[in-house]
Amino acid sequence: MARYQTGIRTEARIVDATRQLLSKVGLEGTTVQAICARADVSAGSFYNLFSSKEQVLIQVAREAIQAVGPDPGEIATETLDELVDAYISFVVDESALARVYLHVAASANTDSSVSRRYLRHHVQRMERFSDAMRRRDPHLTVEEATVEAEVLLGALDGLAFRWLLDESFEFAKHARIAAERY
Amino acid sequence: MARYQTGIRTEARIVDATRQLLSKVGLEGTTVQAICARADVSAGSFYNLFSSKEQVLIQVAREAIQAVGPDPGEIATETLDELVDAYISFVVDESALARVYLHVAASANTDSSVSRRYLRHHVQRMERFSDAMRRRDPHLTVEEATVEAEVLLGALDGLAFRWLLDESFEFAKHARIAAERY
DNA sequence: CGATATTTTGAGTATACACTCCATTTTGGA
DNA sequence: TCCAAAATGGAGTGTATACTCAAAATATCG
Repeated sequence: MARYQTGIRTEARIVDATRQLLSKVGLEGTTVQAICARADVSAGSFYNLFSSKEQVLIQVAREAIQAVGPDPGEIATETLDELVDAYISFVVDESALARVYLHVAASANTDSSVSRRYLRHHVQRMERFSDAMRRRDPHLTVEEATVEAEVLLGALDGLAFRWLLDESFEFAKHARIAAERY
Repeated sequence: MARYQTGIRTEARIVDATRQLLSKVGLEGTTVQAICARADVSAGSFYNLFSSKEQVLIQVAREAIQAVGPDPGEIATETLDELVDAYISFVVDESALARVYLHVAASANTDSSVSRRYLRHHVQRMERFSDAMRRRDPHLTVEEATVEAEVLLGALDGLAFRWLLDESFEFAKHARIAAERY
């Protein structure tokens, strides 16, 4: 027999509550108790749906990661500007998710499963940036484009990080200036 | 009567142990117990010297922040290259401190005292970058130089962040390429 | 050496946390 | 309407954590 609708809705409430807490009070304040209170759910219900607290954190991080990239359908034709715009609107429009993305990535230690997950995602993003660069400048070698993509993505991540500390920072403006340089 | 030498040395051992733990096992694994074990000190001694665990973390973060900038003596004549080189050697040579710097900054939530401390430090660094830029290109306005400095520092921070997830990343090489663009 | 301030010890406390258990309720298909 | 599966409530458990305290040890200096 399949899952009930109530369970699916509860699971979504828990994920939402977790994301909201992460962006509001950080990883430290995101306790199972706080998640349950915000989702209006008891601990027993939580552990009926998630085997551990880590699982719901991974779920939130996974959704954040997936939200960073633009529609994967047009992967072979997207331009660099489109990729940069997608990054900008992710940070600006989905600020809570962006916060979670940076937060969890920074909390991960080298060699942890979380950091490996992020690294894998970073490499995929870099390939898309690098491909778009070579489509624009066909004379670029793969190596050159990879280095360029690495530096541009570094700048975007760093500026997003800056915005994390100070929401009045004009992220979009600076991100576009960074993109012009590459 | 003044403090005893033993107490001062013990305090230094505790700070060292905390920094080493932060870079090795992250914030989560840096418990008071672990700090005391590594510093070979009992809990009572720890709390004789620090009023809370947070205090020693702030102390480590403060030292990390101070280590980012080059010698403050030559503040009016330093070149942009010198500033960038200082950033690079901080990350490469003092990797444990760099890790702590990024780690603590990312763990901070907006409006926390830690994030305000980092922001203040960031603004100071930006002024030094911006001043150096205007010394090189006197036609730059203050506003233009500020934006340039913001983007360059964003790129450096982002690349350092990238290196945090993967130590095999060639941070120095990419950082210098980023610096060439500004 | 003696007096006093400082440091150290380590067992002990309070608490907050992730997680469990199971009786009870709800769901949705037959 | 009935029933098995799924979901829920909520008190309870074990454990790790930050932190305390009073007694003992040690350093400093006249």
